[in-house]
Amino acid sequence: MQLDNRKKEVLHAIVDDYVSTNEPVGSKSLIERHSFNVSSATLRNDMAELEHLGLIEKPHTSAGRIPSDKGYREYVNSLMTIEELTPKEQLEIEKRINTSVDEVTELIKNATHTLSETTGFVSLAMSPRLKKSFLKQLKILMIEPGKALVVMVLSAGVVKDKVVRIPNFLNDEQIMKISGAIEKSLTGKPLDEITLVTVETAGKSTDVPEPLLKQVLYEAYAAIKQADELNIYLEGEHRMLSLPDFSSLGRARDLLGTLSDSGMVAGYVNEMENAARELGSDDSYMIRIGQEITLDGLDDCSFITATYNLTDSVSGNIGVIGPKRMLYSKVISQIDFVKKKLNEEMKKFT
Amino acid sequence: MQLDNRKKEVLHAIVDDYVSTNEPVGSKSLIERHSFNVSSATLRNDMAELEHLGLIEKPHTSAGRIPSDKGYREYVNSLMTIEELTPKEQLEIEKRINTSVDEVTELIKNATHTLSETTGFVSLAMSPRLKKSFLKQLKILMIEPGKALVVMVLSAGVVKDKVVRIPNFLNDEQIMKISGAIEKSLTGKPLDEITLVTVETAGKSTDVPEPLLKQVLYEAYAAIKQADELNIYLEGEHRMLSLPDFSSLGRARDLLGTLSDSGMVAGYVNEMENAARELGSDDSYMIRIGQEITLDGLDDCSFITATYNLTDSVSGNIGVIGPKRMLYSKVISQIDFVKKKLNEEMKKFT
DNA sequence: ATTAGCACTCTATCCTCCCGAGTGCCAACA
DNA sequence: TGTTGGCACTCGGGAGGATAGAGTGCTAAT
Repeated sequence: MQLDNRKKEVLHAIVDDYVSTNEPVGSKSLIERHSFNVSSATLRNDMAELEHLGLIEKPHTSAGRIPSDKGYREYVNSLMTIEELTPKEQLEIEKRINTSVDEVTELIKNATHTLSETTGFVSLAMSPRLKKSFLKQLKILMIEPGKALVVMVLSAGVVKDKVVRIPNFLNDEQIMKISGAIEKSLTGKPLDEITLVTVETAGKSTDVPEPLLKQVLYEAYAAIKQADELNIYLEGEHRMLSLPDFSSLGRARDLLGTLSDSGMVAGYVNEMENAARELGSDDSYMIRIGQEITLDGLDDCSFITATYNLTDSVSGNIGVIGPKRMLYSKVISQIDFVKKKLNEEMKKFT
Repeated sequence: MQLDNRKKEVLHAIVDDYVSTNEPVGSKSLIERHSFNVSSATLRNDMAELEHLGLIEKPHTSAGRIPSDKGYREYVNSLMTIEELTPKEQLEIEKRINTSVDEVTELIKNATHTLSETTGFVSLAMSPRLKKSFLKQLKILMIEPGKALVVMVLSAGVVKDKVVRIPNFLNDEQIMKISGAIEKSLTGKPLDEITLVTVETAGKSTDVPEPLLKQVLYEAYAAIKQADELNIYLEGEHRMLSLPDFSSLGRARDLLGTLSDSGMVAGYVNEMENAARELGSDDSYMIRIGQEITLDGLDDCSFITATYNLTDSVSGNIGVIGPKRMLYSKVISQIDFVKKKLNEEMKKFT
């Protein structure tokens, strides 16, 4: 994007003003609020140019300008400067996240909650992608005839379990044997390398009769597969209703309707993550603005996520969905700080 | 409430019409839609009477009448007749609930989801109240030095677990001893009879040194206490935005704001449950209308819940929050049917 | 390249007017 | 005593119209 300095400043100013006032900004008010050493007529020329480039647009002929998606994009990519949070703000976030919890999941939920409260927007987090973590323990406990609990401890310090159905006449001892065999041969294997065949091979060493054995192995396999399924935590949807950007009931309904399908949102976050990886992006955050988001009803939103790390190979995402008319520099630094604290806390679990 | 037959019919008709049209209903349109064999002037007299009794009210002088909370209450208590669902509707619900799941929790979530979809309102369920269930198994598994997993199997077929911190130098064998001792002496005890003292007494029989022992016992106790904590599942909040009753953004915001605090809603459901028990109510459902609900922002809502039973002594609630302008007879029978199916499915887990 | 000036545009707001559905009340009636 | 037709009155909501004000694009001068 070829923009001379003043045009950059004008775009910057338009975004800033529009974000803070929620009113289309005109050449005159631009002069009033900022110290451009030129006349409003000059700015009008610049603005016409910026409009021509598709960076700003007019809601209607005789109104001021508002940034277009492309304008926000330019702002985010090249114009804004991210400022650190004040010590006070940092403290506030630290206090909320540091509540002692026993499980990583709780920690992530905490962070999500904190993020929604500090930004005032919808926050979300994905559970850690556990495909690359490996099995440290696997135990099958008899619960009652026909029912057992598969407990798995993963390298990332995560514990998963699943109730499974097993043949009625299997006894404690047989289950222990199977459990031991699986654990022995799968310990240390990354989850994404464990297949049904791997599990069945592992079970062969036991003397449990074939058909019974097979069912248990299958259930154990299913439990392992379920362990790396992704969850999403969404919070603060109702906050969107307080924003002037969604004061039209129709927009608000579409937005919350889409957000209510958490599976769909999770899928989209995954897509973003994968796209970023393919591009080899080294940004510490990902951002999608307005129409760039392919989810229904999020045209007026921006979607910002960062990646947290539970271990070197196990990570997840945390971020917010807010109006695209947001204070990007602030929100990004909030997300970034929450992520940083989250990473620090996570070290305690691994 | 002393009402002659025609006045009852008038109130009935007003509620019906208002529910279906969302317009204040006047004497004239009442005559048109129903076969009262009297003139509109007569109905006007009746309506004045009903208003005097506080059963209906006018939004403003020259408008028709709408039912007051008291009017809905009278309608629900004495006027409406609950009709069975059609076989088709029943089938639809059965189909959705019958998806095979391995855990009671999943089943409850399913039912909640179904209820929100069939009613089009917010649905909710409380997790089973497990205070009266008893411990069938308790195992403590070492995860890694300093960390263990307490797994509990309860009489209601529910499995609960919790990661706890334990002293670093405790070894597998010691944990097994403690685990065995607790299990041996607490098996068969209802959760609400287990206290810290009970657990500590149980642990005394082991030869594990005092201070180490004590911490593990405390953590085990905490895990047991956490097992009977209540959860609430809320779903379909966004559906409220599609209802004309919440077309004012302010109302919608207040409503969703309150619903976002699920702990508060859970507390309220508990209150309702306790109140119903104290009254020895034998209704199969509980209902609160408008201002009867003490939660902020629910003035225009009705809250209907039924009680499901996991076992004789373990139960929970399931129900909906909808606009008070709802088809009560229909919604109640939907809840009732979902509850019935839920009870049937639950039998398979116990 | 910048600026002052000007005619033009469009929305948002406020007023006013008026329709119509609905009411309460009264007098007459069975 | 309960029911009815008639009538004057009320009030919200929608339609129409005028106006202010912020903003624009264009032109001609600097």
